[in-house]
Amino acid sequence: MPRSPTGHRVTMIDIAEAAGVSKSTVSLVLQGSPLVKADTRDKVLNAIDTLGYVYNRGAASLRNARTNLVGMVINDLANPFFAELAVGIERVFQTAGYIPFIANTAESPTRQAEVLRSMREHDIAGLILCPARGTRQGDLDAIITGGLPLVLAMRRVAGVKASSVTPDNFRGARRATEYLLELGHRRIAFIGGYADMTAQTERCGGYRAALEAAGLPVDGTMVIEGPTTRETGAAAIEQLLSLGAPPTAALCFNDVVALGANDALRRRGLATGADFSLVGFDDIREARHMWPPLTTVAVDTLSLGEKAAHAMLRMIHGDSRRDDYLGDVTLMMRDSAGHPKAV
Amino acid sequence: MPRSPTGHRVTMIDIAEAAGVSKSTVSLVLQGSPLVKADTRDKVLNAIDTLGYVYNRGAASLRNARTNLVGMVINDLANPFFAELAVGIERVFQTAGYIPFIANTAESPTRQAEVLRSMREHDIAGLILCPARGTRQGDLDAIITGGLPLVLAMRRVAGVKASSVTPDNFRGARRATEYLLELGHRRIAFIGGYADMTAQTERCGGYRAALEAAGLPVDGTMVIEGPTTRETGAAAIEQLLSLGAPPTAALCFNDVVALGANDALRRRGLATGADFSLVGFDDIREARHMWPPLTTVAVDTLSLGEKAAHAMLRMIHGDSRRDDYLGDVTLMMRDSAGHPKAV
DNA sequence: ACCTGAATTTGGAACGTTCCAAACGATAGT
DNA sequence: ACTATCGTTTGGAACGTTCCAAATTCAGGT
Repeated sequence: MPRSPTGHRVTMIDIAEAAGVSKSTVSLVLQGSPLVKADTRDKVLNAIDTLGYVYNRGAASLRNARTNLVGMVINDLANPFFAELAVGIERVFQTAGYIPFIANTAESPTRQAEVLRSMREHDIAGLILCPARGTRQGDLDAIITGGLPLVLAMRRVAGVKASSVTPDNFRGARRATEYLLELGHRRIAFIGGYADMTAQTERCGGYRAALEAAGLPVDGTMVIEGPTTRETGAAAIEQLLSLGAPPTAALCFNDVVALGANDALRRRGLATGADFSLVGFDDIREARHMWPPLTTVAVDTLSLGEKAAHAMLRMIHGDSRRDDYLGDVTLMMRDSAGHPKAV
Repeated sequence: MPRSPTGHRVTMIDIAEAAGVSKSTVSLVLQGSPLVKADTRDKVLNAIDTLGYVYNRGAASLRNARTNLVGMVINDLANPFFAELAVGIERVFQTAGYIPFIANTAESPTRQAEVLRSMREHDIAGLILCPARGTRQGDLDAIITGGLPLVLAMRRVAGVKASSVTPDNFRGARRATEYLLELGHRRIAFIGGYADMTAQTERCGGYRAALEAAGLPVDGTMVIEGPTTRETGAAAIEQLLSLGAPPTAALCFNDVVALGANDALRRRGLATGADFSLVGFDDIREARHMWPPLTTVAVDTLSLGEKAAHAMLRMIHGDSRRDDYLGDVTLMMRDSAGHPKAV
C-alpha cells in the first residue's frame, strides 16, 4: 500500500488536506458525483495522483455493502475445458462491470472450503462454483442460508437448491453410445469419473440407457471409475484390453480422459479409430488437433459460461428464482471412432 | 452476507451477545488466542455457527493491514501453458497460507489496468503478473512506488525494476534453431509474437543468433509477427508457403502457435516433420499428444511457477531484494522436426 | 478474611470510508 | 438591506474489526 511521507497509508483525509477540501468532498469526487464544481474536482484528482492514493474498498464496503467482485471457484483449472468456461464467464462480467476472481480447488473439498471461506470473508457479490468431487450439501448450506447468489456450473450437488448450468450429459452420452452402436460395436466401455459426481451418473446413465435400448447387457467390468485425468484414461485402456472379452470401443467421461486413453492405445501399437474406437466429451480445442481428431460430444462451452454469468447477474440484481439450464450437446464425428475391426 | 433475525449482517457483536461475552473475547477466539478459557471458547464457537457468522476481513484489515490474498494476473488463461503456470504457483501459496486469486486479462492492457486497480483496492499482499502485451513502464509504477511486492512472470517490462521469473528464452530459441540447422534446414522461419514483447525479442534473438553463427542471412520476410494464437500459426504457414523460396522449417513462438501451424500444414496435405519441420516453445502437455508429437523447447513450467511464488513470499516477508530468475530450458526432440525434404 | 499474582475478560479508541443533515456562499427577487 | 433559493461543501456518526490498558475473577498462600 502506498504510504504518505509520514509513513502511513495515504487516505482520503490526506487527499482532502492536500487539495484543501473536506474528506466528504473527496468522497463525492471519487463517486463521480455531479455536485462538485469542476475545478474542485480537478484539485482533488490532482492530489490523488500526486500522492498515489489507492481507494480502500474494504473500508467502503464496511459502510455500504455492495461489491463488484464475483467469485469463480473451479475444480480443475488445468483442464482446458474449465479454462474455456472461465473465459466465457469472464466476458459477460467484464461488460457488466463486475470483476471475476478465479480460484482453483484442484478437486479438493478441503481446499474448496478454504477458498469459499476466503471469498465470503471478502464479501463477494456472487459465486459461480464448479464443485470439487466429494462436495456435500452441508458444505454449501452456509452459503445458501447466507443468501449469497450461487450458480453451480457443470456439476450439481445432491440436495442443494441453487441455480445450475450444465450440459445435457444424459442425452450427449446416449447419443455418443448410439453412434458407437450404429458403427457396429457391441462391447463398449465407459471410462472415467466417479459415481458420486452428478456429471458422471448422468453421462454413465445415458450410456447405460443406450445399451439397454439396444438390448445389450451393461457389464460392470466395462465401467471404469477414476479421476478425470489422462492417467485414468491410460490405465483404463490397459485394464480393459486385458479382459477376456475386451471392448472394441469406449466412451470417455471427458476429452482429457480420452487423450490419455489415446496415448495408451498408441503405446500398444493400436490405431485409434481402426483397432479401437474412442469418443470423448466436452470438445475442448485440443480435441480436433490430436491424432486422430477426436470424435466427441460438444457442449458449447462458451455459451454455457455465458449462461452461468447471466444467471448470476440476474440473482445479484435481486431476482431470486432458481433456474436450471441444460445446455445443448452435439456429437462431433471425427476420426477416433470407426467400425469395429472384427465384426 | 448472512443476516441476523433483525435483518442486518451478523457481526461479532451479535456473537458476543449470544454467547454472553464481550466483542473483545469473540475477537480473541477468532484469532485462536490461548488466553481464552476453553469453555468460553466453546460458547463463542457455538454462537458462531448457529448464527452463521462470516468474518469480515475488510473491517479487520482496516485495523491491522496484512492480508492473505495474493493476486495473479495472467495475460492468457486459455493458453494451457499459463494454466499450468498458475497451478505451480498455487501449490506453493497454498502451503504458505496465502490464497491466490487469479484474473485473466486476455492480453488487453485496459482490462489489465482494471483488474490491477481492483486488486490493489482489495489490499492484496503481493502480485504476480504476466503482463499483457503493450504494458508500459508507466502502467506499473504506481504499483512499484506503492511498495507492493511484484513479481513479473514470463515477460518483463522495459524499465520496470521488479523481480522476474522467465525461462531462458534466448538460449532455448538458439538451441532449437541450431537443431533445425543440424537437421539440414537452411531457410527457417520464426512465427508469432510481437517485437514489443520481451519474450519475443529474446526468442527471436536466439533464432537470429543461431542463423548468424551459421553464416546464414536473417531474412525479414521469414519473421512473421502476430498474436500468440493458433490463427497466427495457421496464417503464417499460408503466407510462408506462398513465398518464392519458402522455408523448410519454422520455429514457433510457442506451442499454441505451432498447433495452428500444424493444422495449416495438414490442411495443405503436408506431413509435419517430413515435408515441413516445426518446433514449438513451452512444452505444454498437449505437445506430446498432438500428431505428430511436437518437438519443442521445454521450460519446466511448474518450477517456474514455484520460483515465482517463492520470490513473492520472500518479498512479502520483507526481503526487498530484486531477483531475476532465468529458468532452464531443454529441447524435447520429438517428431515434428526432421530432415528437409529436398536437401 | 485478606493479599497477591496470574489468568481471563472487557471498554473504547482507532482504522478509512459513506451518507445525512446542516452550513455556507452567491445570486436574485422583493 | 433582507430573505429565499440554488449550488456547493462539510462535520460527524456509523460500519465491523483489533488492540491496548485496565478491570475483573480466581486460587493459593498467609
